[in-house]
Formats: sequence, C-alpha cells, structure tokens
Amino acid sequence: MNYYAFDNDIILENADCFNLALTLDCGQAFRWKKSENGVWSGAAFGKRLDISQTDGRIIFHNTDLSDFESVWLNYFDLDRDYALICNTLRADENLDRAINACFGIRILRQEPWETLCSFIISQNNNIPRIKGIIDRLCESFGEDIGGGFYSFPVPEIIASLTPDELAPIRAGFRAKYIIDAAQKVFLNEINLDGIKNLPDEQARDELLKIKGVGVKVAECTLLYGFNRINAFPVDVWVKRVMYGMYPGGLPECTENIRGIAQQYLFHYIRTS
DNA sequence: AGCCAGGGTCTGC
DNA sequence: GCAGACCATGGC
Repeated sequence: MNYYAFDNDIILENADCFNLALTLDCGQAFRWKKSENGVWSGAAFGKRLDISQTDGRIIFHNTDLSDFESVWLNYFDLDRDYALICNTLRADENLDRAINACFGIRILRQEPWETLCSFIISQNNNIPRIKGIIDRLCESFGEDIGGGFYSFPVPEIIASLTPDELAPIRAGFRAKYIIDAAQKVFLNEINLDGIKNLPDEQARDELLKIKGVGVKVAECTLLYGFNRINAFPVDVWVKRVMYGMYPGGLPECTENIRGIAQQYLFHYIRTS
C-alpha cells in the first residue's frame, strides 16, 4: 500500500484486499450512497468524503493528507493485514468460497456512538429501511456538513428528545431505545470512551446495560464501532450459516478473527 | 395478503 | 433458564 496527494485527491495504490463497493454496502455501515458515476459519498467523524475505485486504485476525492491520515486511514482499517487474515480463513472450505465470492470486504472502524445507535435501529428491521431511518435521523437532528450531508446527531441532542419528537423518522418502537441510549451516554452512565479500554467481555456487559441492546446489537457495536474483530454478531442470516455450515461450531481457523469471518459469511449467504 | 427483516423486552412457566 | 407474545414499519 502507498498513497500520495494529487490535485485535491489522495490516491491509494496497491491496497491489499480492498473492494470499496463491498466494504461500504455489506451491512456494516448505512450512510454511504453510490452515484451514477461510481463515486460513493458519505460522512464519518464529522467529515464528508467522496471516494471511488478503479481497479487497484482508490481515490479519496477533495480531501488532503491531513484528513486522510487522521481519519480515513483508520476508518478503512488500512493498517490491518487482510491478506494474512484471508489466507488464514481459507483453511475452511466454506470460508474459502465466501472469500472468493466477496473478496475485499474490510471491517470499517466506525464511531462508537453512531454504530451503537445504528444497530439499535437495525433490530427486527431490514437494511433498506434502516438506511432510511438513519438518513432521516441525521437530516432532522444532525449538522449540515455540506453537499446535502449531515453529521450523525450527538447523544446530547437525541437525549433531549421525546419519542413524539422522534416520530417523524419512523423508527417505530425503537425510538424509546435510541433515546435511552443517548441519555445513558450523555449522562456518562455508559462511558463509551472507557469501553475502548475494556476487554471484550466487559465491554459487551457495559453495552448490554442499555435498553434495546441485546447480545446481537452489542456484538455489532463491538465489531464495527470498537474495532473488536473477534466479536461475532449472530442475526437470522448468520444463524442460517451456523445451522447449514457449522452445526458443530465455527472452525478453528476463525479463532480471534471471528468477526471478519462473520462478515464474509454474512454477505456470502445473503447474495448467493 | 402475508411474511420477513443484521432483535429485544416482558411475562409466565 | 426458556418459550411465546408483542413491538412499528415497509419491502417484497
């Protein structure tokens, strides 16, 4: 991997195992939109980004080295050796097929609060509708960051809302959970920064204190929001994987990287 | 029309 | 500890 600035873009070359479309649209993040010209637009950490891929080259549009190195390098998990991880997982034949089918998925390192809130919204819901609810949440309560994009609303804002005020985003029964989570985070009953330093098990127990957060939402938050690549979210699709492929449990090669294995298997079974 | 969706809570055994 | 009802909404 190497990168350099060119005009107002950052060019990333020879990025191992990086399929941009799969990474942004495999059910781990909900705010990236693809336009006709193949450019993906979105926002994270309060910054807008347009990004595209042609062959092995990733172009970060209208940004600079400072933002690239302080935000996007981390967000796209570019320091992790996915080639090594994939080779390890290929010891299992199901994972070998899954990796062949969706090679280049990376686990994004998203913001803890946005991840937590997004996956509370995800419960008993489908991906297109999750995206719609989150769009309306950001438009209604986030800050305008230009180009028709809005930041993800901070806990303080959502903590001050009533379920009635949240009704227009049409989150249904999840509205009260979002508010409870925001209040706990804002009042520091749940310390998201502190969770960063806890072992996986204790971090999960902290998240489970939030109403509307069960094991699955907690595991998603750990995996996508706290960079815990051994977290293993089990939704209806992964249940099907476990029932169909691994009735005796996950293979040994997934040890300590179960979350990444999960992402390949999840996307594989949903698209095959 | 009825089933399903990146589930969780609450109640009743 | 575990099964079952219930929860809002909209895509298919």
